[in-house]
Amino acid sequence: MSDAFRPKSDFLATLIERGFVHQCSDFEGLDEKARSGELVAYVGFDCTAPSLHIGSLLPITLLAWLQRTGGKPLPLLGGGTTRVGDPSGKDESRKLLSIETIEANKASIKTVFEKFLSFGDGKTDAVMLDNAEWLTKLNYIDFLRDVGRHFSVNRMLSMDSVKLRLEREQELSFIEFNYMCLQSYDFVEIAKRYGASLQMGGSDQWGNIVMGVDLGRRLGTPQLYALTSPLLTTSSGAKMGKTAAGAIWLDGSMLAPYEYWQYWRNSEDADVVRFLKLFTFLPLGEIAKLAALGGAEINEAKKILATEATALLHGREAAERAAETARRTFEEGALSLTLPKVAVPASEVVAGIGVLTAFVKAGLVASTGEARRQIKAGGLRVNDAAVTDEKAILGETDFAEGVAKLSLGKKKHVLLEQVSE
RNA sequence: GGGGGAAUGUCCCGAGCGGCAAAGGGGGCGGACUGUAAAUCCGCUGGCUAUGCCUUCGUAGGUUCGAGUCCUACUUCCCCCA
Repeated sequence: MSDAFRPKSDFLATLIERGFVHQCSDFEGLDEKARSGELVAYVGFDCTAPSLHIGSLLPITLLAWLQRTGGKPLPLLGGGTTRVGDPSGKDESRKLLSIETIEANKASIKTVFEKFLSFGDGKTDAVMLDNAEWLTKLNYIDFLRDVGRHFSVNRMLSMDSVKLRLEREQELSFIEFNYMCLQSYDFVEIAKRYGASLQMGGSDQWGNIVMGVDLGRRLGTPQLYALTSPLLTTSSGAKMGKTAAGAIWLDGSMLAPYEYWQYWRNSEDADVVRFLKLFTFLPLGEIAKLAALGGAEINEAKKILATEATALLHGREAAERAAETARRTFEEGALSLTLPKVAVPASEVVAGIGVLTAFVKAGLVASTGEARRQIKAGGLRVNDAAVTDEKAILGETDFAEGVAKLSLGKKKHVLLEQVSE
């Protein structure tokens, strides 16, 4: 990033201050555009899974800031491009998904954006796009004549995403190679249809985005811009959004708000300030105060991070509830009935459930074998009492108030809830 | 078209004289220490109705008391020659 550059627009000033910017094709030009109040920008999202995960949060937040600073955000679902597969940053070819799967994913992903953006017909209202709309209608010959002639294979071969695969002598199929052409074409198409002049994305998208900027110039669109956010890792270098339990999904039905809250609560010390700037809308002044906290006090900042981040995604109420559940569970050591629950028929309780099975049912362990191992390691507890006998049976006495609290380690708790069938 | 390699525990990388549930990492999980942190140390890291049984080493056959290991065919990937 250029040191001499002083942003005059709220949009760029905010993004830079908060650490969202990795690269930009033209800071001055984009700044000017943003100041004019006519900035329309889009970010593309893959539809490879039924929910986006934390990795997509940064680009979503970019769109949200754009809207808050007077721009018009266009989230784009890659209904068309997902059928092709992006090679960027991947070592191996991605499996092709069926069209039905993509459509289903698309429907389920859409809902996330409504949490962060306000949609409508107004000037700064967000509009949801889907590139299937124009990509699937493309005619191959026309595309080659009109667009294909502007792509230099020499240049594409020199792009990092391609070069890497070639250097490692890994397969790069023709359709993956075409992905970037389609993405470039998207940019131009969206510029024409919706007046977008900026495409944002993660730093791995830089090459693809800049190619779109170029294509726009050749096809005579107004000046286009590229802006990328840094690839996020935790301070210890781990990629964000992956845990053993799986990805940190944004969809509440795939990851409960309480678990989402916990994810942020467990951030490393060194990440807290950075995350507050990126994943909450708290004013920088307030974040600075939290940054001053040292030692164990930083836990307060983590709670605020967790609650604010959760509130953005799942709503204030759910966030407060998660915070309260955590407070009761961790700080009071009390049984909180709002922990994640798994239902068990009363008849099974009366008959007695083996501990091993119970933990598998609760989803805390993957198999009875793992349950056995965890018992040996001292990692399982029922109602806060360590499980020592793998043959133990949970019966009615363990279900005080109809629930039994099962814990794995110190942080993961699930309630088995007795229900009459 | 010809010749030569390679595919290992469904997270990844990677050893593996014919007796192998298979070395070693990384990652992950649990324990100790802490602050629901990091670092460090320790343990675990196929499944099950479990002193036993079942399923794993690209796919399918074969040799053998016994195959990840040997043979054959096939699939995929890589290298060299054309």
